[in-house]
Amino acid sequence: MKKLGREFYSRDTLIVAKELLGKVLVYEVGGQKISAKIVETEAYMGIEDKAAHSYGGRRTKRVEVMYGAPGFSYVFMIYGMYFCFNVVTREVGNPQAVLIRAVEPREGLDFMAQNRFKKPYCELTQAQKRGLTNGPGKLCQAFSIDKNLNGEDLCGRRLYMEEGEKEIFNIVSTKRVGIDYAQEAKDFPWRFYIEGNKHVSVK
DNA sequence: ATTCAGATGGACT
DNA sequence: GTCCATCTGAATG
Repeated sequence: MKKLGREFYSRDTLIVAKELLGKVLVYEVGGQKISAKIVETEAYMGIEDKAAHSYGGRRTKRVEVMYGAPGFSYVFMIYGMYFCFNVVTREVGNPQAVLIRAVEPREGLDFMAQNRFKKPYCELTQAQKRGLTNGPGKLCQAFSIDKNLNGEDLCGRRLYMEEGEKEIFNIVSTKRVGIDYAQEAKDFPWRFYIEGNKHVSVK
């Protein structure tokens, strides 16, 4: 499958967030290929978006990568124990990104199951299989994505996105999750997911 | 089914 | 010191 190039990520963040649905996230570790279909995303619109870490032009060590080139990863720690994985969008100096909120496991099921539940995939309960990667913290744990992968070039060969199968689906737009502090921005319909998909975090 | 507290650490004021 | 772009397990209806 074809790897997504820099030009894919340099576009309007809302478009990238929607078009990432159905694409495949790939992580190559230890000679094996871990992959999963993206089923849920959120757009963070930068300077003007009260929910974004870069709101108002805030430029700290943490968000610095958002100001850089598109197609790089922005990974941050949340609540002291989880990580969230984002893809930087737009041109240099315009700090926007797409949060990957949920994926549907494809390859490397045992790798993911070990990371999440310390068990091979075949020993998981149905609930555990469903809960493997249906949330931003969960998918990072499953993929073992942490701060070491912050600033990673997604046009490289370690962590990247590729085209999925051709597939028809409806996209649902709703308000973003976990940003009640963001005043009027908390209700903007900038969360997107594949209608009917079982691995979406919240319906 | 829904609600709730607790975990836990770094970024920020 | 306070606030999180979260998740889990336990308690409750």
